[in-house]
Amino acid sequence: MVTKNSYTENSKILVATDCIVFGFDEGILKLLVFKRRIAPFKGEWSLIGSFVKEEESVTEAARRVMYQFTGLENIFLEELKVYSDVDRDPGARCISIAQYALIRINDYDKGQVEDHGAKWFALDQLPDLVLDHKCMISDALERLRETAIRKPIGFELLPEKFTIPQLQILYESIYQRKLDDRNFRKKLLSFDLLIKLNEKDRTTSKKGAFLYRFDNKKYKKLEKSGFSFVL
Amino acid sequence: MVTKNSYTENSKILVATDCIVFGFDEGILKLLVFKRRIAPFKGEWSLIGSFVKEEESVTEAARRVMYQFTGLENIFLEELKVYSDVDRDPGARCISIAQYALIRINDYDKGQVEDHGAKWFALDQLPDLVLDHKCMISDALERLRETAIRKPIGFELLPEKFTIPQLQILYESIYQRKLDDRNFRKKLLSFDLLIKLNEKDRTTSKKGAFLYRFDNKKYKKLEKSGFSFVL
DNA sequence: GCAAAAGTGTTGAACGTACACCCATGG
DNA sequence: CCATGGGTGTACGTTCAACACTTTTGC
Repeated sequence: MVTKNSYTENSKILVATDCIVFGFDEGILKLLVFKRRIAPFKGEWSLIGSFVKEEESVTEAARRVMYQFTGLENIFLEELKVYSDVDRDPGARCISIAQYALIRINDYDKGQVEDHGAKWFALDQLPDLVLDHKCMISDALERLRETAIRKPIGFELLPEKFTIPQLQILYESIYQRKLDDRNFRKKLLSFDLLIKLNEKDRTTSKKGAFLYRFDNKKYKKLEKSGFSFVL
Repeated sequence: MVTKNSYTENSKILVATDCIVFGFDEGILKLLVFKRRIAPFKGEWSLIGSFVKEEESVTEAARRVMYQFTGLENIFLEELKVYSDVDRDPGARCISIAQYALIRINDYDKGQVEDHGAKWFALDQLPDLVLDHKCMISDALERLRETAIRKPIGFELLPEKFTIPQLQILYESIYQRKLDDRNFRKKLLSFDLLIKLNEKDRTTSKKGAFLYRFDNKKYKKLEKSGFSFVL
């Protein structure tokens, strides 16, 4: 804030936010995209997003967008990166602050999402996307991979109650490689952050797998005292 | 980019960038700040920064600012975070994209910096700063700590030729704790990324310490094949 | 009774951590 | 000759990675 000698209208710029929304459904990591409603590129696939309004912060704008499309509040949402190349958008000079979100897909939300013209795509089946959105997605995926080993964010993509094999499949689809089931379970349980329930999920096997909940309160306490979750 | 039905002038916003500039001088980690030249808060201490112009990206704006104040180009500069609270700046609605920079302080640059009204402060002797700049600094320091264990960015703060004890003192001042010199040296040399020179630095001891250079080319190659530098 | 997924332990290798002494030299 | 910082090695504990079999139950 130095070179200009006063606040000036001259340098006002359009500011948008775009959300890279990850969901995990039927053992597959998916992304939410929709058909763009404004020119240029009207009708093409785009990330969900909005211009940032005068009276809201960037985070508020992103949460507003997420609410409009999914009906969800209090979701995991984190800033990814600013995209500000001068000619990234042929429609106008516009910078975009990309944010990535992790949500729990369930059937109710799925309906609502599709009512809003949005659609879930598996990562390897994404259509072409407008502007630099493909680039945002690959940056977001990289960030997700970096973060998911160091912070317990995987749980944001699963239902409150989940089984250990489910969680393992999620991590396998984030990192695109098989993990050893004994080592995965051992490491995970060693944190002592999962609460084992007296319920089993029998949708994927006859034996059934025990359901667990993530003990977020305990994690927050441990985190403050320097503990780090590393899978 | 969904809820507006056209690109509109209404949501244009002032966009600034502020730079958190770290330097390492006389064994002390320092930050570059300057006296703000515009109202409100004219004359108070501030990070260096500028509004982002219509015809430049945010990164270009930050590099322009860095060049103006230090005369340096090709420095380490990375996006930190967007600060966009609606009332973060009483002068106007303005979002700021904070970036942190690591530079090699040398005596020539020191002069130039001070000619521009900027000043280096040790981290624990920072004056009060305008707006949310204190907050940017503490976020930047946290980021520096996270990054310096996983990426070889410490070298950005040292001269091309440096000794291992110098590097250790740098890491000790970033993390604010003593490190074991044998373990530090062993780990560091195990990467085989330092080139030992046939020169010694005798400014800090009679015996003298060998100078090294960081082999950045080799690092870039290793990085591509999945190697990770973890101190 | 069998197919299909859930759950369980051990061992060797690699790595991290703690720790104490000799070396080279300028004054 | 001595004070000062530079440089070196070992032993122990922890963690990681690789690996195969038993359990449960719906069909």
